[in-house]
Amino acid sequence: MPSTRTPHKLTFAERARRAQLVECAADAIAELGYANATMAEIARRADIAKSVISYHFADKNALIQELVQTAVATSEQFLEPRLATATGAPGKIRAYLTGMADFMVVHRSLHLAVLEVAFNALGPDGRPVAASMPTDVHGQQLEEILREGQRVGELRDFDIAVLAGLLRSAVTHTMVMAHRRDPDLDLAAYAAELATAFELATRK
Amino acid sequence: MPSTRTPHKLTFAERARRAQLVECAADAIAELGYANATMAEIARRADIAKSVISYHFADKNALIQELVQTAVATSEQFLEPRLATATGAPGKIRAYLTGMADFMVVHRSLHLAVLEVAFNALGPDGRPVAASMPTDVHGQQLEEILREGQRVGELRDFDIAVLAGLLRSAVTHTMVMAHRRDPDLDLAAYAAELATAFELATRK
Amino acid sequence: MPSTRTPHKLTFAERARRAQLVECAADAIAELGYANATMAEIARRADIAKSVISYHFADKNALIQELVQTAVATSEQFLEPRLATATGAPGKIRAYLTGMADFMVVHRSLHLAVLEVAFNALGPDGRPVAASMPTDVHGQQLEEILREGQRVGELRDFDIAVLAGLLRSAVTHTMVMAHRRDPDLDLAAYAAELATAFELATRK
Amino acid sequence: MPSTRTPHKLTFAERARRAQLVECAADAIAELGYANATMAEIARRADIAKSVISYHFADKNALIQELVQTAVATSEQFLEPRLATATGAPGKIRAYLTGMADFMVVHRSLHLAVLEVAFNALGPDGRPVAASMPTDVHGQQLEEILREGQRVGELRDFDIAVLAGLLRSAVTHTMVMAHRRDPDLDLAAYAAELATAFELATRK
DNA sequence: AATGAATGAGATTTCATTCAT
DNA sequence: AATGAATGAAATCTCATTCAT
Repeated sequence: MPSTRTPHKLTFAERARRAQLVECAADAIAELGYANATMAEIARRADIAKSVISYHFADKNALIQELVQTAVATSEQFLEPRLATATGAPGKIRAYLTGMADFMVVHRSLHLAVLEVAFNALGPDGRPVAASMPTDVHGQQLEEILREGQRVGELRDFDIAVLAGLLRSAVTHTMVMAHRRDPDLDLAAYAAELATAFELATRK
Repeated sequence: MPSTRTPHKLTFAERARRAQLVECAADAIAELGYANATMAEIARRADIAKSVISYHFADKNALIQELVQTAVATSEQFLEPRLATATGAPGKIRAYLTGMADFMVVHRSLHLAVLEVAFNALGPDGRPVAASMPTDVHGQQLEEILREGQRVGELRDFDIAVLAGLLRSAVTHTMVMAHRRDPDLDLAAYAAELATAFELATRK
Repeated sequence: MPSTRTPHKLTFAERARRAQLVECAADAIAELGYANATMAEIARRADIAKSVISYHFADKNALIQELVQTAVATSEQFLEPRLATATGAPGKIRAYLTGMADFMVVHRSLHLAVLEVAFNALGPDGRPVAASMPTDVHGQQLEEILREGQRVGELRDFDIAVLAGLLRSAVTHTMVMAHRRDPDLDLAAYAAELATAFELATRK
Repeated sequence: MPSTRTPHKLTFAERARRAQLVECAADAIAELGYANATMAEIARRADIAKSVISYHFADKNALIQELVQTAVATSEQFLEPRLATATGAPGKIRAYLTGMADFMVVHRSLHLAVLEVAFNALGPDGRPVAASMPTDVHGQQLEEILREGQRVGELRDFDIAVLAGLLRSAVTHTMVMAHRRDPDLDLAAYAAELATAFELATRK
């Protein structure tokens, strides 16, 4: 019995269903916006009854939560090797930007959906979840990169919080918006251009 | 009948009422998030009956639209003298960033509300309004500034769309998020730091 | 705006509507049982849209609560003069039984509904409300009567809690069940027979 | 296929399963109230899948019906020797009250559950089952005892239906409610006090 | 110009029941 | 004999909108 209080180990079929539902939810949210991504719509896309979602997830919040967790885990797995390979702060910054550009192409709905969720979903208090969300997911990692760059003298002496924020925005906002306006946009070139700008803005 | 198809000249009292409603809507949205900013809540803040809103605006969309227009007009009036005074592309970029930082302090709810609207409101087709919105409000103006800067040789040869997009994000996302996380943040200093970064990123 | 957090003074029309809804709820519950007395059914009986109930009552619980309060207040007003008139403990016991028999005839649905509610409605914890309810509404009053009767030597020395409980049961259970089985039952005679039994059971 | 129209002889294992399910149902109902005693909850207590219940019982009603029949049969077996032993109408009345007090302790859930069922369960017509139920289970037996008592001159000339009803209520309502309010209550003493009251109320 | 009352569409969630394995 | 997954009906509640006054 899924969705009970005391969770059990998920079976293979269960994991598959949950993954499918998360994917349909992401598609629906990315395509129609959070407000229009009703359970009915998600169920329609999965070609199942509404109540199947309730069977697998305690409620809508739980589904959204899993969606966000999936996105976080996926993007981390996606970035990790690229950041590990890159050398030097400028290299890592460039890897972050181009890596996330790739991610946005490969996992388009997931990325857009998380963005929508961050702005629209309501927390337990009924207030929007917004800033407290994994928009900031790479925040600490980014700050660490910048700090190390300053320490070893690769980067000039700027306010780390500000530039880290701008880097995050470049991904979750600048690129997203540009991609939304023009889905055929060459994101790789876009990311490269951004990388150059950041290199100039941060180098010693 | 103010809310009919063929608009008439608005009386003074009507304009006052509409302005009040727009303000209450902005406060509600900024404070509670778009989803919680129901007509009932807006009416409660204006201390009037829900139906008064319907009397002055054809529907909720019309109210939101006016809110957005108000924000656009207000920010343009706010920026105009500052941009006119500033000389050179770097100066104008700095004026844009510091000007918008001021704007965010003076017209806090309005600015936050527009951001929420951009992500949450649904267009006439029932689809989210998002990218098609005045997030891009200063888009053309910004691009014009950058283009002129390149023409006269003040700025290096970057992709104008990319940098203009990053500039907009710096305002509508980076600063907003930082301000949300910490309302006591020194926005002027934040904007100055951003301006320096952009100066380095765009200078020849 | 009814059903808001900060309640206002109820207008005449509002009170009338609420009273009508309480009455329809009582009828529905008495006739169909608590489980079948859905908001849709209550609205149907009042010949209004379901949402009108939500307009006047915050939620179903609030409606039920008002129903119970109405029943308590009504039965108290109904009994008060009869108990005041009756002299001596035996007289007051008889007045209680015959009075409540009358009440059951005059306010049939209300009385049955409260009984159903006591057994079926769920408290805030989701547990049934049962014993904690105004089934016991006259409990203290009854015990007071019995105590006084023992003090002045009219009644023998029994356990007050037990006999008071039996008296309450005689009304909320014995008579109710008999009346349910046979709506044409002569309740006055039934109550008189019960009164005699209690007189014999309690006299010195 | 146990739950088909044409019942077959139940195997030992089947009878055991059905008994277990009835017991779990009784526990759930007594503890959580009828409305909260869902099939899922009952299955959880039996540590089996929901569908097992459907396998053994045609539907929920059938399960409840068996629960009631079990209660009736159990209480009859419980009372029979005590009533047979007791001599005279007053003795049998006392035996009924004290016997049922014992029963309530030994078969607590079963007794409470039947009471809940009587008020909450819906008959085949979708109407509550209430009065038509084995609340009245000992009705005829009780009336027979009273009738015989009057015939042989042990009891005064009261309305048999009324006193039998009051006797039943004393068990299914007065004692139950008292026991609910205070589970540590000395039921034997409570029953004895009731027996005395009935002796006085019915003796010649 | 404004109000209170009413509406109806739609969203989430619960639950008994079914079916293939 | 038992299970897990899926179903569909129904219930409560919310919200933008309308209408008579």
